Amino acid sequence: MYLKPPSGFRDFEPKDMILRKRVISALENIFLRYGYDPIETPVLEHWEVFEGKYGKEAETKLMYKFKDPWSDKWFALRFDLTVPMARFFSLKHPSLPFKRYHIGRVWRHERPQKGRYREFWQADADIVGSPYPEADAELLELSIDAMLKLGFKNFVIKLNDRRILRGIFEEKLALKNDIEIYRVIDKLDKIGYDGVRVELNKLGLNKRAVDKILEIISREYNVTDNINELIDEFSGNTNVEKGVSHILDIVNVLGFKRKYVTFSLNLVRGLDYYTGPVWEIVIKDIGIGSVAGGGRYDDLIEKYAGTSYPATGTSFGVERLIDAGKLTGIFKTDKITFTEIYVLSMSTKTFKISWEIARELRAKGFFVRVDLMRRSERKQREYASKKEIPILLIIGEKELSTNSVTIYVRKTGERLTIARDELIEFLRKLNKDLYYDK
RNA sequence: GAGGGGGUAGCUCAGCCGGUAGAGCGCGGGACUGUGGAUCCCGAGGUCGCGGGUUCGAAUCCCGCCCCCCUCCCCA
Repeated sequence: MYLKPPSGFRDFEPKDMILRKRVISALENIFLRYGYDPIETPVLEHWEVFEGKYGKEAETKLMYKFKDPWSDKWFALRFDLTVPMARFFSLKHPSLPFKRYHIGRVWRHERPQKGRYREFWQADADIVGSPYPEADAELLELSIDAMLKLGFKNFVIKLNDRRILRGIFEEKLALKNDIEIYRVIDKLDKIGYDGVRVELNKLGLNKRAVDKILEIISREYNVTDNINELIDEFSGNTNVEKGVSHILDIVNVLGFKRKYVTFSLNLVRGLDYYTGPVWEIVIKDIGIGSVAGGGRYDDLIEKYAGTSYPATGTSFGVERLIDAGKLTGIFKTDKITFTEIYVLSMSTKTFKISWEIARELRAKGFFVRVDLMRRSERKQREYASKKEIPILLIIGEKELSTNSVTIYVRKTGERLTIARDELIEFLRKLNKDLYYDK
């Protein structure tokens, strides 16, 4: 029997899910604050929906693609949430700007390793309709808020615009099709300058060109002061001018939040569909990949809709955020149940009243368990302890006869008996001290 | 696609110069008869990844295969 999930796929225990739900609901809350509404799309799409959108490598090696044995048609599991959104938009044509968020699973047939899975969750926010920098800026500001809400401090948003490198390359090197080169440049942080040199040589570029590329990507520009030098150096090149001014506009909109943004000429990103600004969020000092990424893809929707719609979006990697949070110590899987209260019935005589108390508490919104296994008081106590349920309500014959309830607060060891009609109020006060994320 | 590590109870593993399986934790129950995640006792659960070979006998040796993890590649 194959009880284990396939490679790269995972089961989640309650303690894992509790943390995941916290992370996901924090992201969702931020999306809602910025006025994004949820959509959902099928996990399965016609193969033609994906074909030609991500690039050759992704489409030939990384996608779960299969022929449906009943219809003989080709289908694929979604590789990200952006392309399905583009299809959705083109089918429905909602009013502009269309702002949607989508949190869901995506599948990539990569070799699994730390922080890389074959089934993982993305949390996307996208805007269709606006070609303007303020749309990109909103996504960046939203991203900053999300990171702060999750509790991250040491993060930075790396920002670039693909048109800048394209402009520089066509100016200096007369290069046209540059996606392959972008991919190599994108690896700079990982493989270093020497590694990039080796990879560029493999692409068949001559030494002069390689040297020039290395010189360009080794430059350091700052988003707040000297990025304008690029416009001076390449004045007249519309790609460079558009790219630089777009970035300057974004940063200008961001105001004081620009402190989280840094300009990275070597940031490119792998997917084919990006056309302008691109960004990534990285967390410093933990050697993990980026936790989020995004950019503008003004040409994608036209492939479905026939007419062109500017669009931009950002995507958080849920497991990357969780892994990063665990590494930096801000996330812990220390909460193993959502249950707040265990109603312990001392004997069969008190079961009925215990059930009624549980019913009352549930009606008031508390998360309550009762004994369902006819266990002894001792075993109920052990169970509540092991599940780390913070409050025990003990109902014995004494309580039954005096119409009271004994409360045991695990955290403080406090134990007291109060009248039943004071119970709800007491628990509500306690609630503030003991819980979060309700 | 390449390299490394590993597959024995639900989990972490021990056993491995061959003699038909163990520990801790966890799980179920009991003692204990209301301030206790304690202590004690009992119990369930394993075709030792799969197949073949050597042998009187294999978790243990040999061969093949499968699966998982890590790294690279690739990609976010």
